[in-house]
Amino acid sequence: MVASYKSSDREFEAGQDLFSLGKPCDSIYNLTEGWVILYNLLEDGRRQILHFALPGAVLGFHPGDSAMMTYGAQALTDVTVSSIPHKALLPIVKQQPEFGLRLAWLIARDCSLAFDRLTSIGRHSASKRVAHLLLKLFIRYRAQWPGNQIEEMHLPLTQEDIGDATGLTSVHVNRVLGDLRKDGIVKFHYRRLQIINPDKLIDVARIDPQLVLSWIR
Amino acid sequence: MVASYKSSDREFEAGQDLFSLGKPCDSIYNLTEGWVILYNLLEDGRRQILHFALPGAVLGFHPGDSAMMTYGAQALTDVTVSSIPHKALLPIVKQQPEFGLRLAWLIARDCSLAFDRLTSIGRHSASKRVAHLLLKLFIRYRAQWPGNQIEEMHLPLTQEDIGDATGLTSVHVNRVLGDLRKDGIVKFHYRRLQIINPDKLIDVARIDPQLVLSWIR
DNA sequence: CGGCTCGTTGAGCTGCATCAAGGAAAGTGG
DNA sequence: CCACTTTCCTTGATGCAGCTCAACGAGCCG
Repeated sequence: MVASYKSSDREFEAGQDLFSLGKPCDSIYNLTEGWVILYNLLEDGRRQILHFALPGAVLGFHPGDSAMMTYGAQALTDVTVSSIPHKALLPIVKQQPEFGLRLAWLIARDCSLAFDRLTSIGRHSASKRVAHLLLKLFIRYRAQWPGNQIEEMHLPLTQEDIGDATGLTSVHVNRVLGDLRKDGIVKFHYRRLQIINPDKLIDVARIDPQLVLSWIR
Repeated sequence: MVASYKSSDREFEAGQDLFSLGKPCDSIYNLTEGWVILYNLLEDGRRQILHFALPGAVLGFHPGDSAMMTYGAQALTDVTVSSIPHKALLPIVKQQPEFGLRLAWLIARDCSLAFDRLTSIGRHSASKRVAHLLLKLFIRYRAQWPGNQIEEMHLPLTQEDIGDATGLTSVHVNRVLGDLRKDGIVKFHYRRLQIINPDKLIDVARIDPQLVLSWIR
């Protein structure tokens, strides 16, 4: 990605934190392999998952002038990243100005995904939230293998993770998944996601089918 | 901001859209005066407010490769912006590489604020959500006049706006605001916000007081 | 004055949380 | 290979925070 700069590769095991809430982080990471979640913890131990990062994502860019991260990042699967120290960013953009724009673009995309989730959590019912999440993850995952027409995937999440992402309890997620299964829309069992009826899923998720098409191709 | 490039100024009246959901937007805007909300509309007419933009914010940077905006932007007050066509961005960063980084930084900040709101909406009770919103807006507003120790401000929102931002109904927002008033924490009446007891507000909003201090100075 | 928009308050209902208990996979150590 | 543990899933009963529906009040504007 950045020819002129030697970015150093690094690996994390599933469950490890790439960086933690309230701690400094001196590099940005470009995720090359695996799944990472960004999350927030409350004092009472509950959690809100903020974002699912897939290969190609940029992580750890400082959101403020303080070097402290306001959220944590945890590897969902084994993960490989290439890291660039923050100090190297300015030299890099001076040599490769497009890099800065590309960075801004990547972050804007994450921001837009966050906005989507805000709408989902703020205004939709439990089943719509879950359907929306599954559909989006499925589409983003599939986008990595263009042309591949799978409707089954390995989704490295527990029902608790889904709850933490949608603002629900794992108990209620379980019931919603049960309904989706009964209605022949989606099966999710032990980290295996099958889309039985994509059209119905799009309908339940309350997403404009036109929009979905535009994502797919 | 960008000396080499003639950015053109533009004004919008309160209530006008700077850009709309599902339509193209060929420029980015740097907000110089006024309040702007970013929002999403559902088919049934309900709304989710995604972000409150204050002077200094950058708006309209494309979140995807399509030139369509996935959310709308509406002026809450009369607004002035300086606009830069998207086509001019590449030439600008070539001449001023730091510009790209600064852009990324601004967008990352908005993203971080969106993450905050996600946590608030996903995991907190109604009173915490409202308190959190008011506190954040107050702090961000006051940050524009450093050193100023006001605890009263003009907040150009209706209770419906607050509901749309927190994922609540305006009816329930009204009750929550009533409670906050009764408890001597905050008064919000006809677009005038008074913070009566900042410490209690921070407590109700479930925000780490340390963190608040770090925002203030 | 009459027609807005916005705020206020009450009554009743419901979607999701909470609490609780048990089942089924998968991992671990002998 | 089998006990044992841990993690995750499943299901039921009960309660409540916030929604819905409804009506009215209060400022504001033409």
